[in-house]
Amino acid sequence: MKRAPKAGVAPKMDIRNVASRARVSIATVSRTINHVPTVAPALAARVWKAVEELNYFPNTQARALVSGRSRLLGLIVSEITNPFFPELIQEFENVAVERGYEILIGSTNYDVKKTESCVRRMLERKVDGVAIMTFGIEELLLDRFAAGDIPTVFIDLGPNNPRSTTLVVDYRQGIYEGIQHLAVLGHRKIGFISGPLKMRSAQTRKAAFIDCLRAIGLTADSAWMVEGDHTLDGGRDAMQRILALPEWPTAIMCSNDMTAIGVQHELFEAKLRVPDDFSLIGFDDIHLAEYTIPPLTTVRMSCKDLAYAAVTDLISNLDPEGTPPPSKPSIPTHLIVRQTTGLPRNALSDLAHGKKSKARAELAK
Amino acid sequence: MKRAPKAGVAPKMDIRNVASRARVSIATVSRTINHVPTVAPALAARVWKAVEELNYFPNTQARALVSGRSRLLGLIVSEITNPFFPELIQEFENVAVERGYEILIGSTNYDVKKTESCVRRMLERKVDGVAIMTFGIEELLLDRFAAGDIPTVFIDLGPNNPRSTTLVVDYRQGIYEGIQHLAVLGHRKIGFISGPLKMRSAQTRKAAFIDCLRAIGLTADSAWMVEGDHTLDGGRDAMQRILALPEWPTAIMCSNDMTAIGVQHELFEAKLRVPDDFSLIGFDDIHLAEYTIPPLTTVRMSCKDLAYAAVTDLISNLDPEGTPPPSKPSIPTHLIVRQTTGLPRNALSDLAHGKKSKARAELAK
DNA sequence: CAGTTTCGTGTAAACGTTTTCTCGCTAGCA
DNA sequence: TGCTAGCGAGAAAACGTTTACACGAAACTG
Repeated sequence: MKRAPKAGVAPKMDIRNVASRARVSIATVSRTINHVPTVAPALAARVWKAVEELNYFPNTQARALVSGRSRLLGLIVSEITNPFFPELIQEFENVAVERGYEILIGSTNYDVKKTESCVRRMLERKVDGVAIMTFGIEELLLDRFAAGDIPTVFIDLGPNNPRSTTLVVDYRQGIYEGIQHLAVLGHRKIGFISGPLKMRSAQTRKAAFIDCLRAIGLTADSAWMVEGDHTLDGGRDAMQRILALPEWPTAIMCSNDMTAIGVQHELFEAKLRVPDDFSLIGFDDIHLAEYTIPPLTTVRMSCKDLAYAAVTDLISNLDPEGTPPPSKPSIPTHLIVRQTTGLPRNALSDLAHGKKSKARAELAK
Repeated sequence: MKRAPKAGVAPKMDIRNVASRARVSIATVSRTINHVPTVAPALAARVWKAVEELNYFPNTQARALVSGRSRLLGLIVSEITNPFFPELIQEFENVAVERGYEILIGSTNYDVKKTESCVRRMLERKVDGVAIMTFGIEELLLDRFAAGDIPTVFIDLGPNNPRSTTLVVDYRQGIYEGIQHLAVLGHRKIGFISGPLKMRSAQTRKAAFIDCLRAIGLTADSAWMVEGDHTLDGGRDAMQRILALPEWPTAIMCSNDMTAIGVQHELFEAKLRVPDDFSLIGFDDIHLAEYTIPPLTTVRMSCKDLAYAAVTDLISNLDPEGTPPPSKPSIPTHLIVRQTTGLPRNALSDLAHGKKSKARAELAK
């Protein structure tokens, strides 16, 4: 018999090579590498040795084909270029890999066609489950996954399919903290830039905003609630629209950080200052938020928590007999105060110059 | 015979169902859906009709298993949370999908262990090819892919394996434009924050910087060339180190935009102003660069071009007989001037206060 | 010590495709 | 009309696994 072939040249290593080299059957090899406990230690050792020497690794496709499980988890996000999602993806992947799964990423870009192809790919690749983190997906998708009897996790909204769970995020807490923070500073006129309202979750956040405002004794002025689209450009445009209004709010709350950064930029272009002219609060607390100029006050939603909850739910739903979704605490949110919030501009100019009239005139304009 | 079952309930549709419904053999179904031209139109029509009615789609795994081709392209990036990469991923995916491929993403996070597992996954999932866009990957990986005889595309550096091509980026052009721009403004003292120097490509960019400096008649002061790590935090830290120096440069060039944003932040914290106190140039031109405060002057490297070149190379290398890598122009780069570059701070104070002599002295040195 | 479990291993049948090979039919040519 | 090509379609063999099943040996039980 020849010496062990150099590892790495790898002329099509399959389970049979391993079996013959370890002088066992392929079934034993399979059982060994799958950690079936009934394999005799002596044989297992031989198998592992052979695996090592031939540096064999199983063919995922064959494995999936016969076992019916791909060990692949789909993750559908809105837009991969929005930094929140890469952070989420990373956390999601960490948790998934830890549990022995890999992930397949799909980005819808808010486009129906792209979304369709995304779903199709997930179905074709036979994902074992899919997390839909797109903060609003057309209903039709649910059906597709339900039809394939694939477990799903949704965020905020979701079908009442037994194979599907929905994660609930406690938007209210963070938004409430934000509004209270603004109120304490003296703000009474607070605007809101939402996500695309065709998304249910954008509506949820907006509703939470309105409720919190009310809880604190203020009412929402609908002129100051404008629709954005969760992008930099959208934030910029939304702020332009607010600046075109006859009366300005003194603070703006945004439904995500990218929007807030867009707003900051627009304010910079308009030679207005943050927080002197406008206070600003974002949402998500992406890593970048700490680095904006000035650093962004924002509501943190832990994507670590989100990812963990999503993967856990998915996997527990995989084995139909398994433990039913283990309790479901809502994902918490809370305010991170940085430097984009301050006293409202009239208060400030009052303090600085004592010239009330000028400020009033400006405001009236 | 029953009516067509409602599409969507899908009780395990396989090729046999289609075959029997179309009253042909499974071979004919296979040929039809793979567009083999020898199928008689009449039969093909029946097949398509059945496919439609049963809404059948082929099992990717079975297909891959027998054909030996997964129609999967690996894409390994440094760090998915660096916004440059999501932009690249998006473009890459667009091109890949257009050509009928899907992508599997791996993020190394500059971590050997993660990189290993990344490669392993790619190998296990039997990617048809892999693009290594990590701007510096440990050499061991090359061998792994070479061993599997998998086509690869590298950036900047690469092995001289026939199955592997390397994309060359014309860093010099953009960096030269940047330095020239600074020189015209009057800058003579230009610092550079590189990527992690253990990466070959970080070295490449640094070398390009030094060369360009020389080409313009300046020499690089090694004290002003500090090592960063392509992250926000790294940029911040690097700038801290520069600020601790006895003498400061008047302009800083960064080897990517995230670094530049970190620098901007540090300058903000130190109450220094951009571009009045420091001019700043980034690299990559991520979308965010337009939104920093002030907007970042940067060198654009089109990730669209990069993605297109990578996918094209990969696919042309897939069919061994196919056209050999079709010409290889280098990826161009060029300067985008925004608002982080201006006159150097002494020039500025000269203009403001009319102190020429001091500036001259400074310049002569 | 015979009979019955228990246990560990091997044999073989799936899994859903692609693809080679074969075969029957039609058409072309002599 | 008879023979050969050519062509389209079906039968069957892969692809590399997992897993149900069978089977022999060892370990109990009575």
